[in-house]
Amino acid sequence: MEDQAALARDDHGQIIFDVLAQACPSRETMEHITSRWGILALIALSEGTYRFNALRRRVSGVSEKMLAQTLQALERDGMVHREAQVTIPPKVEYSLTPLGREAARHLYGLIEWLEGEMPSVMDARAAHDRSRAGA
Amino acid sequence: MEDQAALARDDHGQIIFDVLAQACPSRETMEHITSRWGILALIALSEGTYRFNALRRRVSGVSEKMLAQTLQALERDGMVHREAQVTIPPKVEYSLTPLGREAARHLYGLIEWLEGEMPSVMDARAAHDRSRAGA
DNA sequence: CGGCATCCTCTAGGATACTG
DNA sequence: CAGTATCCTAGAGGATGCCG
Repeated sequence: MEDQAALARDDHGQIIFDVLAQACPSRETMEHITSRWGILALIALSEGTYRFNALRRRVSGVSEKMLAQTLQALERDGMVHREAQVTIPPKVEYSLTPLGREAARHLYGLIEWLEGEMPSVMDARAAHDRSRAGA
Repeated sequence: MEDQAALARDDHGQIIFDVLAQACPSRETMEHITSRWGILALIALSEGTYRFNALRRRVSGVSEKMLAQTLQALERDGMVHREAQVTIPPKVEYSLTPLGREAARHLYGLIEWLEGEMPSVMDARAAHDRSRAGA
């Protein structure tokens, strides 16, 4: 297994080792963008600018609290831009920063691939469940 | 906002809409592979075959329970191949299926990009915290 | 409208002990 | 070694109410 670790470093560089170590600072950001609502917020915002409640309607199933929380984390990480007009009623617009657009692009590729492979996934599940039932 | 949704569909096709809807069957698989331990297990296994405890040591911080649970979900989704020898002591080897290798490749791209952008993220955080403190 | 704050629930996830 | 089963806690996440 030492060989495998060494091989991995040769193939891919240092990155793999970093991520698998727990003190890695990127784990936190990674979890922000790959969290349940983080992914969906980024994908939704890749469509364009949204106001808070419009975004909430777009990302179906998200609660007010979780959306606010998610957006704050993404804003702090520099993925989301928040533009607030202090009027009555208030108007707050959310959009992606260049960094956020890159993140969304990566996530988009993953989703697109997965959607295409879902038939394979469903087949694998059926086969798996069948062999379990048969045993 | 209707225009934005329509625009998104034109640009990217049906996929965005599917994912943002909650009944979407791919959300579940998506969460398996982008979950905290799902990502790390896939990345680790992209290095090669691992036995259970070796994998657990490789993915630092994962508990026995969560690793077993994660691997079962990924196996059922057809991402991970499990090869068990019924000997004493038992020997179980885990590796990626072609599907799993593709998933790992996408995740790897995301991680690699994020690692490279971490300085920007840290800067954004510092700026954000500073403006909050100043206000 | 866009939020905090509060309360409550439920599950992800860790620790421990046991089994084949 | 590779799990399963049990117990328990911490945090995710929803519902509600209030404020600028």
